[in-house]
Amino acid sequence: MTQAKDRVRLWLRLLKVVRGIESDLRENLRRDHNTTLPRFDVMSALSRHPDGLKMSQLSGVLRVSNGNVTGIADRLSDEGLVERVAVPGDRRAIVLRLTAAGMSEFETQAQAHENWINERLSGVSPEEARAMAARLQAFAEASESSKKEDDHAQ
Amino acid sequence: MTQAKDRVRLWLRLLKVVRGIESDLRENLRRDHNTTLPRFDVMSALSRHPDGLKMSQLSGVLRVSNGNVTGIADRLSDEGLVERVAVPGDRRAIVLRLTAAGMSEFETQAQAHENWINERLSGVSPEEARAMAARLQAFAEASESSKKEDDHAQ
DNA sequence: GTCACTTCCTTTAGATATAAAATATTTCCG
DNA sequence: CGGAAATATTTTATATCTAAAGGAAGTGAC
Repeated sequence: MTQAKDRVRLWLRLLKVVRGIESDLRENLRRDHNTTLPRFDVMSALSRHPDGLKMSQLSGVLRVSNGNVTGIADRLSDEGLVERVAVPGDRRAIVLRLTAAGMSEFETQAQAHENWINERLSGVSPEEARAMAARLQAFAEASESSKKEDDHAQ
Repeated sequence: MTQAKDRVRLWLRLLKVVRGIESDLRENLRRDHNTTLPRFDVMSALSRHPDGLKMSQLSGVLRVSNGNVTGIADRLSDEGLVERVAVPGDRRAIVLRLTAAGMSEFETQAQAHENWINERLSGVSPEEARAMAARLQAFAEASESSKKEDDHAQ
C-alpha cells in the first residue's frame, strides 16, 4: 500500500520534472531556432545515421506512430532540411536523411540544446547525474520489453 | 564539457523513461477505461478540488494552454463526467467540476493507475523511490521559477 | 461615469499524436 | 507461377497541444 504510494509519488515527480524541462526546451527551440521538439528529435535521430533511416525505422527509434513521422518529414522536407531517397531494392520503402543544410542547422541546434540542458541541470553535479542515470537505466529495463535504441542522444 | 555530457545523458535517460511509462499509461487508459492521459489529468486535478476549478486555474495547475483545456472540458462535459458551473461574482469565469458520475469513474481509474505504476516501478524499492523523488524535487526547484502545485497527485 | 487596462474564456490556425484503413510492394508457400 | 500474408508508407478521423487573436466582463484612475 504505502509502497505503491511511494512509487506513485516518484512517478508524479518524474513526470513533473520532465514536463517542466520539455516545456522550456520547446520554448527555446521555437524562439531561437523556429522549430519544435518533434522536429529536433527527428533531425537528431537522422544526424546519427548519415545514410538515413527508413520511415519505419524512424518511427521505431522515436517510438511514435508511422503517420506521425510522415507529417513531420513533410514539413522538414518542405524546408529543405531532410530529403526522401528511394531505396534501391524495395520500392515500398523510403529513406529519410538530412540534407547538407539540415546537418548544418542541426549542429547549431544540438549545441544550443546541450547548453540549455547543462544550465537547466546545473544543480545536479556530474557525479549525481551519472549515478541517477545509472539507476534510471536499471529500473527502466526492469519492465521494458524490447525497446529500440536511444532517442535523441548526441 | 564532460559535465555537460553527463547532464545531457541524464536528461535523455529521464526523457526515455518517462515517455516509456507515459506510453504504457496511455495505452492502458485507452484500452481499459476508454480515456486518455490528458482527460485523466484533468479529472485528477478536479478530484482534488471538489468545489471545482476555474478554467484558468486548471490550465495553470496542469501547465497547458487555455485553449487546450477548453477542448478537453468540452469532451468530458459531453460525456457527463464534468460540468461547467457559473461563478456567482464574475460572469467571465466558469468553474469546472466533476459530476457524481465523474467522481465515480475517476475513483476506478485512479485505483488502476496506482496499480499500474506500482507494477511498472516494481523494480524500484520504496526506499529508493523516496530517495529519488527527493533528489528530483531538489534539482527540479533549482531552475524552476514559480510553478504551481503538483499535477495529478492522488 | 468612462476609457484604458486587465482578466477570463473561447476560437483559430497550424503542428503533433494515435489507431485504423487504404495503397503499394514484397515475400513466401505450394 | 499465383495468391495469401506480411511489410512500408500514406491517408483518414480524432484528440491534443500551442500561440495568438477575439470577445466579453471586470477594475481602476481620473
